[in-house]
Amino acid sequence: MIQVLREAGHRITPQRTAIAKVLSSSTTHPSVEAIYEELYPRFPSMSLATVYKTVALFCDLGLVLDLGTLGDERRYDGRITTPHLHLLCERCGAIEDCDGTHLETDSMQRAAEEAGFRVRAVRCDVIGLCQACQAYVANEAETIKEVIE
Amino acid sequence: MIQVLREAGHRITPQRTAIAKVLSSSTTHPSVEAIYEELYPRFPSMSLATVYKTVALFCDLGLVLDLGTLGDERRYDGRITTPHLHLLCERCGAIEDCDGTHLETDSMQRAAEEAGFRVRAVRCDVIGLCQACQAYVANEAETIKEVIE
DNA sequence: ATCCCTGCAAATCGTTTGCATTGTA
DNA sequence: TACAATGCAAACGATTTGCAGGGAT
Repeated sequence: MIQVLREAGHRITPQRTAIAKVLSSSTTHPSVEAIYEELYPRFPSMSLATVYKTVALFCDLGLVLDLGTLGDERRYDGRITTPHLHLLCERCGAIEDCDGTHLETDSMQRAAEEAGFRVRAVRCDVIGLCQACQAYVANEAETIKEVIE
Repeated sequence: MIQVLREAGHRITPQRTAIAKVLSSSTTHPSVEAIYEELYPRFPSMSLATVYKTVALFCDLGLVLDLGTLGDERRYDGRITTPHLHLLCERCGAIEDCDGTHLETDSMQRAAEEAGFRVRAVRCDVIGLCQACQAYVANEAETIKEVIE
Protein backbone atom coordinates (compact mmCIF):
# COMPACT_ATOMS: atom_id res chain seq x y z
CA MET A 1 0.00 0.00 0.00
CA ILE A 2 2.77 2.36 1.04
CA GLN A 3 4.74 0.95 -1.84
CA VAL A 4 2.06 2.05 -4.32
CA LEU A 5 2.00 5.50 -2.74
CA ARG A 6 5.72 5.90 -3.19
CA GLU A 7 5.70 4.64 -6.74
CA ALA A 8 2.98 7.10 -7.64
CA GLY A 9 5.28 9.87 -6.49
CA HIS A 10 3.61 10.69 -3.19
CA ARG A 11 5.47 11.28 0.03
CA ILE A 12 5.42 8.84 2.90
CA THR A 13 4.39 10.54 6.13
CA PRO A 14 3.64 9.09 9.57
CA GLN A 15 -0.01 10.09 9.13
CA ARG A 16 -0.37 8.28 5.83
CA THR A 17 1.31 5.16 7.18
CA ALA A 18 -0.95 5.10 10.20
CA ILE A 19 -4.15 5.65 8.20
CA ALA A 20 -3.13 2.97 5.72
CA LYS A 21 -2.58 0.57 8.58
CA VAL A 22 -6.00 1.22 10.07
CA LEU A 23 -7.77 0.84 6.73
CA SER A 24 -6.02 -2.33 5.68
CA SER A 25 -6.45 -4.12 8.98
CA SER A 26 -9.94 -3.06 10.02
CA THR A 27 -13.02 -5.11 9.19
CA THR A 28 -15.47 -2.48 10.47
CA HIS A 29 -15.28 -0.25 7.39
CA PRO A 30 -14.40 2.86 9.35
CA SER A 31 -15.57 6.37 8.62
CA VAL A 32 -13.14 9.28 8.60
CA GLU A 33 -14.30 10.12 12.10
CA ALA A 34 -13.65 6.54 13.26
CA ILE A 35 -10.14 6.54 11.79
CA TYR A 36 -9.47 9.88 13.45
CA GLU A 37 -10.64 8.62 16.85
CA GLU A 38 -8.69 5.40 16.60
CA LEU A 39 -5.50 7.30 15.80
CA TYR A 40 -6.04 10.16 18.23
CA PRO A 41 -4.17 8.61 21.20
CA ARG A 42 -1.02 8.20 19.10
CA PHE A 43 -1.44 11.30 16.89
CA PRO A 44 -3.20 13.93 19.01
CA SER A 45 -2.12 16.67 16.65
CA MET A 46 -3.52 15.10 13.49
CA SER A 47 -6.41 16.96 11.97
CA LEU A 48 -9.62 15.62 10.49
CA ALA A 49 -8.80 17.36 7.23
CA THR A 50 -5.68 15.27 6.88
CA VAL A 51 -7.67 12.09 7.30
CA TYR A 52 -10.16 13.27 4.67
CA LYS A 53 -7.41 14.13 2.22
CA THR A 54 -5.48 10.93 2.80
CA VAL A 55 -8.49 8.68 2.42
CA ALA A 56 -9.45 10.49 -0.77
CA LEU A 57 -5.94 9.92 -2.09
CA PHE A 58 -6.13 6.19 -1.32
CA CYS A 59 -9.47 5.99 -3.12
CA ASP A 60 -8.06 7.76 -6.17
CA LEU A 61 -5.20 5.30 -6.29
CA GLY A 62 -7.65 2.42 -6.08
CA LEU A 63 -6.24 1.20 -2.78
CA VAL A 64 -9.44 1.72 -0.85
CA LEU A 65 -13.07 1.34 -1.82
CA ASP A 66 -15.49 4.15 -1.09
CA LEU A 67 -18.67 2.52 0.20
CA GLY A 68 -20.55 5.82 0.16
CA THR A 69 -22.56 7.38 2.95
CA LEU A 70 -24.64 4.87 4.83
CA GLY A 71 -26.26 6.37 7.85
CA ASP A 72 -24.62 9.75 8.08
CA GLU A 73 -20.96 9.08 7.47
CA ARG A 74 -19.01 7.90 4.47
CA ARG A 75 -17.49 4.48 5.03
CA TYR A 76 -14.38 2.91 3.53
CA ASP A 77 -13.19 -0.59 2.77
CA GLY A 78 -9.46 -1.15 2.82
CA ARG A 79 -9.51 -4.90 2.22
CA ILE A 80 -10.12 -4.83 -1.49
CA THR A 81 -7.85 -7.78 -2.26
CA THR A 82 -10.15 -10.32 -0.60
CA PRO A 83 -13.70 -10.16 -1.98
CA HIS A 84 -16.22 -10.49 0.82
CA LEU A 85 -19.87 -9.97 1.60
CA HIS A 86 -20.95 -6.96 3.65
CA LEU A 87 -23.65 -7.24 6.27
CA LEU A 88 -25.21 -3.79 6.75
CA CYS A 89 -27.32 -3.29 9.84
CA GLU A 90 -30.03 -0.72 9.23
CA ARG A 91 -30.43 0.08 12.91
CA CYS A 92 -26.91 0.46 14.32
CA GLY A 93 -25.08 1.16 11.07
CA ALA A 94 -22.53 -1.60 11.54
CA ILE A 95 -20.93 -3.01 8.43
CA GLU A 96 -19.55 -6.44 9.15
CA ASP A 97 -17.58 -8.65 6.84
CA CYS A 98 -18.96 -12.07 6.17
CA ASP A 99 -15.85 -14.02 5.31
CA GLY A 100 -15.75 -17.68 4.43
CA THR A 101 -18.49 -17.19 1.91
CA HIS A 102 -17.49 -18.26 -1.55
CA LEU A 103 -18.60 -15.02 -3.14
CA GLU A 104 -19.36 -15.83 -6.76
CA THR A 105 -18.54 -12.53 -8.43
CA ASP A 106 -17.40 -13.97 -11.73
CA SER A 107 -20.87 -14.04 -13.27
CA MET A 108 -21.50 -10.43 -12.28
CA GLN A 109 -18.19 -9.31 -13.65
CA ARG A 110 -18.87 -11.12 -16.89
CA ALA A 111 -22.35 -9.64 -17.23
CA ALA A 112 -20.97 -6.15 -16.70
CA GLU A 113 -18.25 -6.65 -19.28
CA GLU A 114 -20.78 -7.92 -21.78
CA ALA A 115 -22.62 -4.66 -21.28
CA GLY A 116 -19.47 -2.79 -22.30
CA PHE A 117 -18.49 -1.87 -18.77
CA ARG A 118 -14.88 -1.78 -17.53
CA VAL A 119 -14.79 -3.45 -14.12
CA ARG A 120 -12.60 -2.24 -11.28
CA ALA A 121 -14.29 -3.78 -8.26
CA VAL A 122 -17.35 -5.73 -7.20
CA ARG A 123 -19.32 -5.18 -4.07
CA CYS A 124 -22.12 -7.19 -2.49
CA ASP A 125 -24.17 -6.11 0.51
CA VAL A 126 -26.84 -7.81 2.52
CA ILE A 127 -29.07 -5.25 4.20
CA GLY A 128 -31.01 -6.03 7.34
CA LEU A 129 -30.61 -6.35 11.09
CA CYS A 130 -27.61 -7.69 12.97
CA GLN A 131 -28.13 -10.13 15.81
CA ALA A 132 -27.85 -7.55 18.56
CA CYS A 133 -30.33 -5.22 16.92
CA GLN A 134 -32.87 -7.99 16.33
CA ALA A 135 -32.93 -8.50 20.08
CA TYR A 136 -33.23 -4.79 20.66
CA VAL A 137 -36.16 -4.42 18.27
CA ALA A 138 -37.95 -7.39 19.81
CA ASN A 139 -37.46 -5.89 23.25
CA GLU A 140 -38.73 -2.54 22.06
CA ALA A 141 -41.91 -4.12 20.68
CA GLU A 142 -42.40 -5.80 24.03
CA THR A 143 -42.10 -2.49 25.86
CA ILE A 144 -44.62 -0.82 23.59
CA LYS A 145 -47.06 -3.61 24.23
CA GLU A 146 -46.67 -3.15 27.98
CA VAL A 147 -47.23 0.57 27.73
CA ILE A 148 -50.44 0.04 25.81
CA GLU A 149 -51.77 -2.45 28.35
CA MET B 1 -46.89 1.16 -3.52
CA ILE B 2 -49.67 3.66 -2.94
CA GLN B 3 -51.64 0.77 -1.53
CA VAL B 4 -48.98 0.13 1.12
CA LEU B 5 -48.95 3.82 1.97
CA ARG B 6 -52.68 3.88 2.53
CA GLU B 7 -52.67 0.70 4.59
CA ALA B 8 -49.96 2.11 6.82
CA GLY B 9 -52.29 5.03 7.56
CA HIS B 10 -50.58 7.67 5.46
CA ARG B 11 -52.47 10.10 3.26
CA ILE B 12 -52.34 9.94 -0.50
CA THR B 13 -51.30 13.25 -2.02
CA PRO B 14 -50.50 14.19 -5.62
CA GLN B 15 -46.88 14.71 -4.64
CA ARG B 16 -46.53 11.25 -3.10
CA THR B 17 -48.18 9.63 -6.09
CA ALA B 18 -45.88 11.42 -8.51
CA ILE B 19 -42.71 10.63 -6.54
CA ALA B 20 -43.73 6.99 -6.23
CA LYS B 21 -44.25 6.82 -9.96
CA VAL B 22 -40.81 8.26 -10.70
CA LEU B 23 -39.08 5.92 -8.27
CA SER B 24 -40.82 2.75 -9.39
CA SER B 25 -40.35 3.35 -13.08
CA SER B 26 -36.86 4.84 -13.22
CA THR B 27 -33.77 2.70 -13.78
CA THR B 28 -31.35 5.56 -13.17
CA HIS B 29 -31.58 5.44 -9.37
CA PRO B 30 -32.44 9.10 -9.05
CA SER B 31 -31.29 11.43 -6.33
CA VAL B 32 -33.72 13.72 -4.54
CA GLU B 33 -32.55 16.53 -6.78
CA ALA B 34 -33.17 14.42 -9.90
CA ILE B 35 -36.69 13.52 -8.78
CA TYR B 36 -37.37 17.16 -8.06
CA GLU B 37 -36.17 18.25 -11.50
CA GLU B 38 -38.11 15.56 -13.30
CA LEU B 39 -41.29 16.58 -11.52
CA TYR B 40 -40.76 20.32 -11.68
CA PRO B 41 -42.60 20.91 -15.00
CA ARG B 42 -45.76 19.34 -13.61
CA PHE B 43 -45.37 20.44 -9.99
CA PRO B 44 -43.61 23.81 -10.03
CA SER B 45 -44.74 24.52 -6.50
CA MET B 46 -43.37 21.34 -4.99
CA SER B 47 -40.49 21.88 -2.59
CA LEU B 48 -37.28 19.91 -2.22
CA ALA B 49 -38.16 19.30 1.43
CA THR B 50 -41.27 17.42 0.39
CA VAL B 51 -39.23 15.15 -1.86
CA TYR B 52 -36.78 14.52 0.96
CA LYS B 53 -39.56 13.69 3.41
CA THR B 54 -41.44 11.50 0.97
CA VAL B 55 -38.42 9.48 -0.07
CA ALA B 56 -37.49 8.98 3.58
CA LEU B 57 -41.01 7.71 4.23
CA PHE B 58 -40.79 5.24 1.36
CA CYS B 59 -37.47 3.98 2.70
CA ASP B 60 -38.91 3.52 6.18
CA LEU B 61 -41.78 1.49 4.75
CA GLY B 62 -39.30 -0.65 2.86
CA LEU B 63 -40.67 0.39 -0.53
CA VAL B 64 -37.45 1.98 -1.70
CA LEU B 65 -33.82 1.08 -1.13
CA ASP B 66 -31.42 3.75 0.02
CA LEU B 67 -28.21 3.25 -1.97
CA GLY B 68 -26.35 5.81 0.11
CA THR B 69 -24.32 8.73 -1.14
CA LEU B 70 -22.25 7.90 -4.19
CA GLY B 71 -20.62 10.93 -5.67
CA ASP B 72 -22.25 13.75 -3.77
CA GLU B 73 -25.92 12.86 -3.70
CA ARG B 74 -27.88 10.10 -2.05
CA ARG B 75 -29.39 7.74 -4.59
CA TYR B 76 -32.50 5.59 -4.37
CA ASP B 77 -33.67 2.35 -5.93
CA GLY B 78 -37.41 1.95 -6.35
CA ARG B 79 -37.34 -1.38 -8.15
CA ILE B 80 -36.76 -3.58 -5.14
CA THR B 81 -39.00 -6.39 -6.37
CA THR B 82 -36.69 -7.37 -9.22
CA PRO B 83 -33.15 -8.11 -8.00
CA HIS B 84 -30.64 -6.67 -10.44
CA LEU B 85 -26.99 -5.78 -10.73
CA HIS B 86 -25.90 -2.15 -10.51
CA LEU B 87 -23.19 -0.77 -12.76
CA LEU B 88 -21.64 2.25 -11.03
CA CYS B 89 -19.53 4.53 -13.16
CA GLU B 90 -16.83 6.19 -11.11
CA ARG B 91 -16.42 9.05 -13.53
CA CYS B 92 -19.93 10.24 -14.42
CA GLY B 93 -21.75 8.82 -11.41
CA ALA B 94 -24.30 6.92 -13.48
CA ILE B 95 -25.91 3.90 -11.86
CA GLU B 96 -27.30 1.64 -14.55
CA ASP B 97 -29.28 -1.52 -14.07
CA CYS B 98 -27.88 -4.64 -15.63
CA ASP B 99 -31.01 -6.71 -16.11
CA GLY B 100 -31.09 -10.13 -17.65
CA THR B 101 -28.39 -11.32 -15.33
CA HIS B 102 -29.42 -14.27 -13.27
CA LEU B 103 -28.29 -12.68 -10.05
CA GLU B 104 -27.53 -15.51 -7.66
CA THR B 105 -28.32 -13.91 -4.34
CA ASP B 106 -29.48 -17.06 -2.58
CA SER B 107 -26.02 -18.06 -1.43
CA MET B 108 -25.37 -14.60 -0.01
CA GLN B 109 -28.68 -14.54 1.76
CA ARG B 110 -28.00 -17.95 3.23
CA ALA B 111 -24.51 -16.99 4.38
CA ALA B 112 -25.89 -13.91 6.10
CA GLU B 113 -28.61 -15.87 7.84
CA GLU B 114 -26.09 -18.41 9.04
CA ALA B 115 -24.22 -15.53 10.64
CA GLY B 116 -27.39 -14.67 12.58
CA PHE B 117 -28.36 -11.77 10.36
CA ARG B 118 -31.97 -10.96 9.46
CA VAL B 119 -32.06 -10.17 5.72
CA ARG B 120 -34.26 -7.49 4.21
CA ALA B 121 -32.58 -6.88 0.88
CA VAL B 122 -29.52 -7.78 -1.15
CA ARG B 123 -27.54 -5.44 -3.32
CA CYS B 124 -24.75 -6.07 -5.80
CA ASP B 125 -22.69 -3.39 -7.49
CA VAL B 126 -20.01 -3.50 -10.12
CA ILE B 127 -17.78 -0.45 -9.90
CA GLY B 128 -15.82 0.84 -12.85
CA LEU B 129 -16.22 2.86 -16.02
CA CYS B 130 -19.22 2.97 -18.33
CA GLN B 131 -18.70 2.76 -22.08
CA ALA B 132 -18.99 6.50 -22.66
CA CYS B 133 -16.48 7.33 -19.94
CA GLN B 134 -13.96 4.78 -21.18
CA ALA B 135 -13.90 6.67 -24.46
CA TYR B 136 -13.60 9.97 -22.62
CA VAL B 137 -10.67 8.78 -20.51
CA ALA B 138 -8.87 7.37 -23.55
CA ASN B 139 -9.35 10.66 -25.36
CA GLU B 140 -8.10 12.60 -22.36
CA ALA B 141 -4.92 10.49 -22.25
CA GLU B 142 -4.41 11.21 -25.94
CA THR B 143 -4.73 14.94 -25.35
CA ILE B 144 -2.22 14.88 -22.53
CA LYS B 145 0.25 13.06 -24.74
CA GLU B 146 -0.15 15.71 -27.44
CA VAL B 147 0.38 18.51 -24.97
CA ILE B 148 3.60 16.93 -23.77
CA GLU B 149 4.97 16.49 -27.26
C1' DA C 1 16.59 23.82 -0.71
C1' DT C 2 12.32 22.50 -2.85
C1' DC C 3 7.66 22.08 -2.67
C1' DC C 4 4.42 18.56 -1.07
C1' DC C 5 1.84 17.64 3.15
C1' DT C 6 -0.21 19.02 7.38
C1' DG C 7 -3.30 21.47 10.41
C1' DC C 8 -6.25 25.15 11.32
C1' DA C 9 -10.30 27.77 10.33
C1' DA C 10 -13.64 29.27 7.21
C1' DA C 11 -16.67 28.04 3.50
C1' DT C 12 -19.66 24.82 1.11
C1' DC C 13 -23.70 22.31 0.20
C1' DG C 14 -26.66 18.21 0.72
C1' DT C 15 -29.99 17.28 4.09
C1' DT C 16 -32.93 18.13 8.14
C1' DT C 17 -36.00 20.77 10.95
C1' DG C 18 -39.66 24.20 12.71
C1' DC C 19 -43.68 26.16 11.81
C1' DA C 20 -47.62 28.39 9.51
C1' DT C 21 -50.64 27.06 5.75
C1' DT C 22 -53.06 23.78 2.92
C1' DG C 23 -55.66 19.79 1.70
C1' DT C 24 -56.89 14.85 2.63
C1' DA C 25 -59.92 11.83 4.92
C1' DT D 1 -63.63 19.60 11.14
C1' DA D 2 -59.19 17.43 12.69
C1' DC D 3 -54.75 16.68 11.86
C1' DA D 4 -51.32 14.98 8.70
C1' DA D 5 -48.66 16.82 4.68
C1' DT D 6 -46.74 20.66 2.20
C1' DG D 7 -43.66 24.55 1.38
C1' DC D 8 -40.72 27.96 2.90
C1' DA D 9 -36.68 29.45 5.25
C1' DA D 10 -33.48 28.77 8.70
C1' DA D 11 -30.43 25.40 10.91
C1' DC D 12 -27.33 21.60 10.77
C1' DG D 13 -23.28 18.93 10.02
C1' DA D 14 -20.32 16.13 7.18
C1' DT D 15 -16.99 17.25 3.85
C1' DT D 16 -14.09 20.51 1.21
C1' DT D 17 -11.07 24.34 0.54
C1' DG D 18 -7.41 28.12 1.22
C1' DC D 19 -3.45 29.14 3.10
C1' DA D 20 0.73 29.54 6.22
C1' DG D 21 4.09 26.74 8.44
C1' DG D 22 6.60 22.26 8.72
C1' DG D 23 8.71 18.03 7.08
C1' DA D 24 10.01 14.44 3.44
C1' DT D 25 13.02 13.85 -0.37
